[in-house]
Amino acid sequence: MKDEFLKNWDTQMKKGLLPLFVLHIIAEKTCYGYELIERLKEITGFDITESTMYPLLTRLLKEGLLEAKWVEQNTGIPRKYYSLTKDGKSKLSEMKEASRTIFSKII
Amino acid sequence: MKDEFLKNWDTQMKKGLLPLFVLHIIAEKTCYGYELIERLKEITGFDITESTMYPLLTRLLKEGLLEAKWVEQNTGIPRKYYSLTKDGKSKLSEMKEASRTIFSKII
DNA sequence: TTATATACATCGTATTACGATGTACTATTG
DNA sequence: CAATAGTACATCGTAATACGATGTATATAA
Repeated sequence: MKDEFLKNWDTQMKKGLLPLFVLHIIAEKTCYGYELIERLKEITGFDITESTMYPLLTRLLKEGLLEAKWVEQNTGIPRKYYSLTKDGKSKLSEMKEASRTIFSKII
Repeated sequence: MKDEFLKNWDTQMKKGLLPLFVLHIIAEKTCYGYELIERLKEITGFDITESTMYPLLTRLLKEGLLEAKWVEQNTGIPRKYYSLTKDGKSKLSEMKEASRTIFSKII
């Protein structure tokens, strides 16, 4: 028996939190998409699929907050590694600051 | 010169935060819609319009987290006052707890 | 009279998470 | 050897929701 309201609320929360967490994780260490899905799960508990992560990364790339480069593997499929641009770092700071401010109102 | 990315991020953050803040404010004191818009602005800085607030209140009503009653005024238009149901109080607690947990990961 | 504030409400649009689905390579296991 | 699961990328259609625009009605101030 799932609670439909809270389930939906979680989904809506992610719309704001995902970009923040993804930038935060990449800021610590350059990552590729599939890895990000796992690290995000580990760190935040968010269980998102590829159909959420890849469009998000593409968006952040287009916005100029991320840059990517393909890295061939000795074996297996090449990986697309993402890192923060200068603008990405600056935006991440602003987002964290805004989050701190907002959450101090209620928590 | 507005930053389109941060402006859009704010909007997406609201999709999760608004229900939380609205329930939080109503929990402190029974409120009507127009009043909520002002109190929300005061407390959180969120500048939302009627086209955001009224559908949100209708939703929370339908979900059973809020209940409402019309109150006639000596002068002017009647006000629809909202208060938390038992389920609303319980959901609000869960949402605050979830928020604390999530934000502790990053802030 | 006109404008502004109060107080309710709805409609169409844009954004975005998610389920479903697809492609391709590697490793395991029966 | 064949089948399954895991890694790694990607796209499409749908549903949820903030927001601009707009509408109705009353009260007050310029």
